[in-house]
Amino acid sequence: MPGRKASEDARRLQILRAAYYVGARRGLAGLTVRHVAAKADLSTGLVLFHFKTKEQLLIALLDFVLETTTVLHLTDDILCIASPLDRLLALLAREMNRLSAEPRRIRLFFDFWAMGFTHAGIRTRMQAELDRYREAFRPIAEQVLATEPERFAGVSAEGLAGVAVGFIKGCAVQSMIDPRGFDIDEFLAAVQGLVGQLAPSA
Amino acid sequence: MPGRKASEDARRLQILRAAYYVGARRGLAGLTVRHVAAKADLSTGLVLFHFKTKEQLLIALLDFVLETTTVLHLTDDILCIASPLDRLLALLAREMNRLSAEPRRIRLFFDFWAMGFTHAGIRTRMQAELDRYREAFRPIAEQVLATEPERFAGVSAEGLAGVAVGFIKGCAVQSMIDPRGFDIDEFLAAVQGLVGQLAPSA
DNA sequence: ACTTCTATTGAACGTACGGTCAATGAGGAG
DNA sequence: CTCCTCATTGACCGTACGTTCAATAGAAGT
Repeated sequence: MPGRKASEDARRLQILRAAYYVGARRGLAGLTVRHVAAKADLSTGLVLFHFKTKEQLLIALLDFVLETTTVLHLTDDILCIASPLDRLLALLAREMNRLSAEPRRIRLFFDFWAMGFTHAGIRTRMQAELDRYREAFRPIAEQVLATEPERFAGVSAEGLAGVAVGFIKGCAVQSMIDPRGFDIDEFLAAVQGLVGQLAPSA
Repeated sequence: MPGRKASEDARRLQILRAAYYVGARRGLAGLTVRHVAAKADLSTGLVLFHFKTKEQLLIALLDFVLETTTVLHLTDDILCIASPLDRLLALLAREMNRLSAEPRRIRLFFDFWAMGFTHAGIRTRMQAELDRYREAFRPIAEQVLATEPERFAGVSAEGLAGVAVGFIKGCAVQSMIDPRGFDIDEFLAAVQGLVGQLAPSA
């Protein structure tokens, strides 16, 4: 029945949550205005009243996913690790565990990422997000470089941070397609073996 | 005009090539039977005459992409590298360069991979392909483990191979969304710094 | 109480899709 | 030459989609 109202923000959030549910369940290919409206118990017209276009709904959903994804945060238990290299490893471990714990969100993330190949607006936002994520790794990367400059000759902090992000994304790629066959602990043990315990603290 | 005929294999290949073109250009979301038919200069009915269903066309296209993707091949210039660890690094370097050289194919690969989240048949095929790729890395991984067993305690050859594959995929993820900001050489230099020149040959 | 405003509805429109099928004509077999 | 096979066509069907819009009813102001 028309006339029932709700605050703009509340409605948008309600719709975005429904869109998130539909997108996580059926993928972006199965995300239609009708499905979102049905999941939110609203009419199809209302969805397009608040988000003028499906494209704008998609972009709003992407922003919603990126905003509500826990940003890389340096907790005390990681900051108190003496060796920068071990600190980087601990950070890698926590991020991998975090990603594996939210498979639906990561699935949506990669779905958007694939859509970014075609859709310029989405691609730009994904680029910005990956840049942001890489920048969050930079402080620790700089500390690693400062500790062992001769070992990383010619490597910038951005480059090292990029490698760390690449590790994590690669881990996500594999855990997403084969969740059961992917053992985080063994993955980390192999990484640790590759990196080696060269920390000067030893 | 009806009646014009061609061999079954030739037509299928012609259609698959058109499908590859359309998929690489517009993404799987924009790959329609009509577009494929138009690109192949055929009627829409003929496409569905040779591939009974769009789904079967998609699966055939996936197999086509996977088959025509150069399988990991161990060339002499890599096999003659003395240190197994350096050999693994060289292999990583070559694979990253290869992937960066074929962005359209990798884009399609990841598009299929994202579709695998929803589509069981595609997911199974992608899993098999990733397994195959990982297995190709196993011989070198075993050599690395045999050379420095104490360094990789608790790590299996599969696990180490998985890290290598994950690394490459992560590299692809980043280079795909930001081709210009991704410097392979610096990436590899950082990896080499992390891995270190611990080879016993030194 | 009355008007104004606007969030909300559901039907409707045009489009594009996957899939079907009767008609057709080239090519090989007899 | 004739006939039969079947690859090929293009119109056609039903469906689902994104989007539009006149109608409606609750909230708010006077």
